[in-house]
Amino acid sequence: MAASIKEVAQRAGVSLGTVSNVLNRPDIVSPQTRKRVQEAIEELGFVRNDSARQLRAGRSRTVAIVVLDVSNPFFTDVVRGAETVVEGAGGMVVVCNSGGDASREHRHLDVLEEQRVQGLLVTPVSDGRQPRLDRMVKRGIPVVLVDRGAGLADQCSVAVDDVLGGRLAAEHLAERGHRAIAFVGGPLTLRQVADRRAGAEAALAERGLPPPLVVETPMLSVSTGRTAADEIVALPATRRPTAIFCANDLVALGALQALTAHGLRVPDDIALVGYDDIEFAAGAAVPLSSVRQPREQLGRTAAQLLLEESTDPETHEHRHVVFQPDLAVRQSSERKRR
Amino acid sequence: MAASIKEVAQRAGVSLGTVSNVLNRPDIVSPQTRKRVQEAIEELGFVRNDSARQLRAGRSRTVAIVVLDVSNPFFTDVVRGAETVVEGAGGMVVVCNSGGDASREHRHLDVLEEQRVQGLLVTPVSDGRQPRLDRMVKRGIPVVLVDRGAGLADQCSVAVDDVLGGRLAAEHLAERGHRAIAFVGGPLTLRQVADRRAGAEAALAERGLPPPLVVETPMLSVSTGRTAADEIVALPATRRPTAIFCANDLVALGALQALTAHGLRVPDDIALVGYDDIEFAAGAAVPLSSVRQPREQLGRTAAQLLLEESTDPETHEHRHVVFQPDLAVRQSSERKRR
DNA sequence: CTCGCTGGATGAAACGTTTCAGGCGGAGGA
DNA sequence: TCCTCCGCCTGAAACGTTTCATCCAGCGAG
Repeated sequence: MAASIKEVAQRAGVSLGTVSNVLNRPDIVSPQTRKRVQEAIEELGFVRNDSARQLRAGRSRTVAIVVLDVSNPFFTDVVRGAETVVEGAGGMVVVCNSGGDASREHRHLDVLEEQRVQGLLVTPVSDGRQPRLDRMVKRGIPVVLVDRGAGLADQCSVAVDDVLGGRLAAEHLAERGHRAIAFVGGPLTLRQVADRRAGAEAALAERGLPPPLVVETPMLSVSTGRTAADEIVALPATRRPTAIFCANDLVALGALQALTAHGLRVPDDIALVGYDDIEFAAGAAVPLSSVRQPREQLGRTAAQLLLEESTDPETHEHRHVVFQPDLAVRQSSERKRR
Repeated sequence: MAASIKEVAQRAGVSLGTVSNVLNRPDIVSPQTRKRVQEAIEELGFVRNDSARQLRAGRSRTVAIVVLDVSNPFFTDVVRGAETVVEGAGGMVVVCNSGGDASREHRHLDVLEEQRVQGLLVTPVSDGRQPRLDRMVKRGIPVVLVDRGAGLADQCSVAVDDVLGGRLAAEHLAERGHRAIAFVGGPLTLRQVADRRAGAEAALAERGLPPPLVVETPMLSVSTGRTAADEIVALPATRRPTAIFCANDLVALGALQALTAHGLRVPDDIALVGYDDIEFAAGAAVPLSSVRQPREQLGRTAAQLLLEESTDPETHEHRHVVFQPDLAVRQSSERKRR
């Protein structure tokens, strides 16, 4: 069924080693032999067996990326960026989805370790030191953390400065004249959420403005955003903020919907800023201002660091790359002329 | 570095075969031996080498799914469904993204074939017979087509009845009293688009209503939807439809945005129905009526067919499963009481 | 004419598993 | 007492590559 190198060799009337040479170093084989072998390969429909190759090589050419949520546009873009780089270098990316579940993540890592992947891009479910990952690092499998705890000495990481992102959003709203601002998102223990909030609070404090009203959500989704906005609408007019900064665009879209449903106009009654700048942000009924992250570049850089460490583990020095977000200003935060 | 079975055997003072037995058939090993071996495994941090295992077995436990677009919520849900089933059976899913590009698809298939994957779930870039896939089928690698050309004798397929979906949408709008209906989507050559349009036309014809005004878009995205709606708005009032059926929710969301921007109210001035029922449909500023497809189940069923064929190729009979869509009616098509 | 080289091909070892035919010692039956 | 069977373990073969030491024929230089 699946022809092997041996059969190809037989058919071409050469030795097994020669076929291997045609496959891997065609230049050291004489043209006529090469041609005969290639014909044999063609006729038999020979396809290299990657398991055998890897077994011999001790290592695969596959890079794995383990993401928290495949259906989050943020991660799909990171994946795309990583793919660009890895495929450019002749490798392949496999995408694994932990779905935020530690045990699924664990099982994925087990399998990937058995497969002796070339390296690992991962946004771990939980922050902090990961004995599981440490073990892989010790084994010599390069690991790059994506959008997670920087500063670890023995692995690279890439991230976006979420404190700055929060700051940008809050500064923008303050400049537009808003004084009562709400922050919506959660859980507040998530590093991303905490950082964005901290950035916003710092920016407001510097301007002598009161700290934001914080409405915590159990997760970052459209429906939790809707609920949170309902709460805000229910506040007495004196305490109601004139602007909302959401930790994520999904939350912001939910909020937008709830506000509209209550007859409030965005941005006239309440301004709105989201985070991530997903495709649907610009396409929302009221185009959403949003903090933009270089998602694809995050993936590209992570993959580059990985390949670098992988090809040259001796001289490689671990790095922690931090990108800067910027703000896409759209209608949802542009107060109409009065 | 990477301990092998041999070293484990040495340390535990048993033979190599015994270690293998502990790994694969622990019940036939005496408890005390088993314990000794397991301790050795622990101490050495031994991890099975999957390449060697596969090489021996001739086949991997990995199922690949090749999708047209990882960032389309439709496909991420299909992937999730497939994962459920495959992981339940102890396998693993790798996701490959062709991005609609035939050459990338080709390269992915090459690599997957070299890796001797257990099977393949694929939505090929182009419809019709695929010599590339035929070759894999001949090799004994089961292939299940997802949402593509059914009726092929030598492979299974799963799909959703798009003609019915189009029919549901059109019937719903007709029942709500709409007589002038537009169909927006494209390219019209895409099977899905063509089928949805055909279903809608049939339903209208049966009711003696005029065929829909067809506005073709170059692709299915938010921005093309916006452009198409602009065109419709520009029509003279006499020719302007009172309802739009969009081939896809992205298009519908774009249309919704453009209509709102022109001061038209949805659904009062123009009703809107989308397709796919992605998460953002229910969360849109005007919650979008949409034809719902059982996306996760599509993935689950595809994976089941694959595993079935894989475990029992002799008695397996190829099947073509077609699911029925249904309509989620929301505000965008509910004419307000008059 | 012989020696040393060189381009090109060969054959065997090694990678880490799984599997399978055997081997061995002890217990039970004749 | 001897034979058989059984439970447990062993050792070697096989999977399909890659790699490396070796070999061979031809050829130019001395």
